[in-house]
Amino acid sequence: MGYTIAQAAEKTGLSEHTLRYYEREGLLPFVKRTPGGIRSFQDSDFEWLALICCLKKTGMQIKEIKQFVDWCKEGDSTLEKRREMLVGHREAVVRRIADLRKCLDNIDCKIRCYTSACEAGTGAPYLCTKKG
Amino acid sequence: MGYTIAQAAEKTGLSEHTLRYYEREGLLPFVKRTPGGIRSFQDSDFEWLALICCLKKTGMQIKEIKQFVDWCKEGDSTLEKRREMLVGHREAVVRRIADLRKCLDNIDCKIRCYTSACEAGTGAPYLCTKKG
DNA sequence: GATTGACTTTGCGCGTACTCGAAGTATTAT
DNA sequence: ATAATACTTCGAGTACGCGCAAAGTCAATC
Repeated sequence: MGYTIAQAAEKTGLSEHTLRYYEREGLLPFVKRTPGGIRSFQDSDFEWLALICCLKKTGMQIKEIKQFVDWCKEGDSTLEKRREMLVGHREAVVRRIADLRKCLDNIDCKIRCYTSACEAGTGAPYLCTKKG
Repeated sequence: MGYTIAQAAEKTGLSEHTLRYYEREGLLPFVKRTPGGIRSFQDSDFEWLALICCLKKTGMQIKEIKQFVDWCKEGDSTLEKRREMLVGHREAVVRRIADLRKCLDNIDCKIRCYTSACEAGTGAPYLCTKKG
């Protein structure tokens, strides 16, 4: 027995629409069907979905994920390529996190400015964009 | 003298398209024009742009940023609201960074699997989605 | 004063990645 | 058997832009 699309949506947090969309785009070539044509997600499929979600959430495009999936289907000859793609993506995620951290510092500084301004009851919006 | 849109694009790293789009959406109500109708960005404008970029890069939607800008135009009576918005957004950014970190751990684990698989010359794609 | 050429303006359309809804049919559980 | 769920297909909408074209602006030559 497998999971229906509704159960898979529940389990992954994705919508049924999105799951069908991902399948249509070639990201889920492994999902089995019942003789009647109904999708039957297996336990092992959720590991794949977890990776796909992980790549997606960290900003990888559908096209790139599809490339990765296509390479997987090709077999061991593409192991190196796949590894390189993951390493490259890892760097991108690290840069993104660093960027977010920097932005967070700016936001924190702005919040301090607003805290002072709120106490004073007035404050120039141009104030304090960089230094705390 | 101010900066043309091309110079502003250069200085901010945004495209001219994006700058015009932001203005159209009400994010840049302060940008002056020459008598001929050409945009003239002032030095002070770039501080605003820096904040807008910061909010945008951390995932705030155009609509929300517009709300913030509209509140700024209303004056000191909206100081509290603006501060609350920034604080709320700050939490969201913190959550996002934590989420990215978790994804990064998964990717790192996957890379380790691929490194082993590459050495062995073979590897199951289902392998190791969570534990290292 | 007119022309040249670089730059800007507006506006429409395209693209990605969903997201939603409805129609009309098939499948499945009770 | 009937109700609930799933299927595909279609179309439309949203967010955040990019690309291009036609027209307008501006400063400097000729």
